[in-house]
Amino acid sequence: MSQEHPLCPLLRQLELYSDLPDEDRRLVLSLPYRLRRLDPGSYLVREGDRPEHCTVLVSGYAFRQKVTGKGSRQILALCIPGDAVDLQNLFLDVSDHSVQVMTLCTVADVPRETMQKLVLQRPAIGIAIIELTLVDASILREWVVNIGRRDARARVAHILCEFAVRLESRGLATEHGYELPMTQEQLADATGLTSVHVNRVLKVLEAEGLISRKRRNLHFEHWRALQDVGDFSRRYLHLADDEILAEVGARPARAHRRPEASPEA
Amino acid sequence: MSQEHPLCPLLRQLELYSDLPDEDRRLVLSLPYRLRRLDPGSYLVREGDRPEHCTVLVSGYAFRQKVTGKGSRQILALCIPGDAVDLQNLFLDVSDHSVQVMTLCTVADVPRETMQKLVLQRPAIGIAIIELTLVDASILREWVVNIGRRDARARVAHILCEFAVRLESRGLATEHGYELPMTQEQLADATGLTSVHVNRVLKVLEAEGLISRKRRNLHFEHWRALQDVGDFSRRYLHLADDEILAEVGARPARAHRRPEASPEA
DNA sequence: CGTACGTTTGATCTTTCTCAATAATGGTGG
DNA sequence: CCACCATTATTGAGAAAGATCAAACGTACG
Repeated sequence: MSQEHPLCPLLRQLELYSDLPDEDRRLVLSLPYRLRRLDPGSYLVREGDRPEHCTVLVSGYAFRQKVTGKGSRQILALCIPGDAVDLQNLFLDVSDHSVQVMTLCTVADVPRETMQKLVLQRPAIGIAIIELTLVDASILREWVVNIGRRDARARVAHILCEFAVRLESRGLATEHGYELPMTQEQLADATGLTSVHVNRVLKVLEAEGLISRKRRNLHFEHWRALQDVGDFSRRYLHLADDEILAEVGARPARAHRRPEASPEA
Repeated sequence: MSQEHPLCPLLRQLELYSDLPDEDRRLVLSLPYRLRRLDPGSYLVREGDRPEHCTVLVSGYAFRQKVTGKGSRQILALCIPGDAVDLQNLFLDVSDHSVQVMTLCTVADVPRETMQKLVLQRPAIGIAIIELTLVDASILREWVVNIGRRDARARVAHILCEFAVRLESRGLATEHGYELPMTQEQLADATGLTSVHVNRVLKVLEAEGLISRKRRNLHFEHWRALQDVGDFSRRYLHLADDEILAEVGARPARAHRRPEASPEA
């Protein structure tokens, strides 16, 4: 398999909800970029930064986080390979949160200005970005619900389900299981719990026969039951129903339609 | 005082971060719309709906919410007069949450398709929408932190501060106080607490001399101290530093320092 | 082979929830 | 204007989920 263009994941993301005109597609792939390697634990963006580029996570895992005045950390989102991590900072000047990488990562930096100009010239790309941003917001809303109104067992089950489905949609997992890319402490910071309690909940889920694990490797024994426990429905992820493992250009018909593109280009 | 054009709030929102070309401005104000009145408790959008219009909250208060499988409600955001409530649904087909109005409201419905077409033709409007959406997401992130990592007293203090600042930015409150548009139960559903506990926390804040209240009317006795208790910083709201009561187009330059040299290759 | 990090476990403590009852408050019809 | 009703706010007592503290155990890796 030949090496994929590093901006392919970005294009794929942008086309998740509706195809772009060929010209836009070409322009995205010809964006200037610079590849960078990041060691685990290093920061991609820090709260308060004024980022100069829009970065795409080509490989590896990262998460968004914020730290309270008292020093506790809250994880806000998981970034998985293919995510455009920095759309947040493309149009807002100063970053309101940090992004830290969990594993060795490769990222592609696209100059912010170039990207902004592209959006200003190609409205379809702007719309694609709006869609991605709206989905991010939808996930955040579900996290608020998860942390605000579910007990620990449900919270953990829910987040495990979410990762499963999101990873699966990129071909990085199946409903049978996956390699959890985070520690129990990170899981705790993502669910508003302590690592001790997360550990206990995981054992409960295991004892109930819902999951099994060796090390970080998760196996779902009863996928359906786990979803029930976690009160999980994939609707909020706004994925097409059978987008799982779909190839670019081989996406199923979506109920979504954009108003007929005006006869431009 | 002459009656303002109902879509003025929308235009004001869109121009919060950068001015629009005159032509775009004209197009926004000439969008077709229909005014509607909503009684307290009625829904503007319901989870699962496929909304046909993009609606602007002209007057009154509303909130976004989701209900878990077990029936508890989580409030996700407060909508205040002038908010474009439905950008979320402009480009995603099915709504992932509900919007319920708290008070008697007037809303302006703009047909979804018309709005979509406008965005496709006027990229600057698309960018303005991206900016608004990003700010919403930033607020959601702060809510995740608030609910996930702060104790009850801080949570309540924080949300009181947030409302104060947001209302103030629309001229609906001062730092001295405001009329809280929600019940203690709604406050609880917004903070991931119970109404009983919210009540207790409010009394504590009152006993500490931070706030005073008669009925729903809040008065801040020590605004600075309340912010400290709530670990509140307005940065995440992405408001210009003194945008308070500022006129459109009279925004100051924002100053922000960048932490030391970034770890660039 | 030892150090660092992550996981597991136990014991105890706190915050917050639950349940339940009472008191204000606002609105309504008579 | 008053009696009545439905909300909303307030208060108390007890229960429970989850936090905290502390220690032991694995495992990876230099």
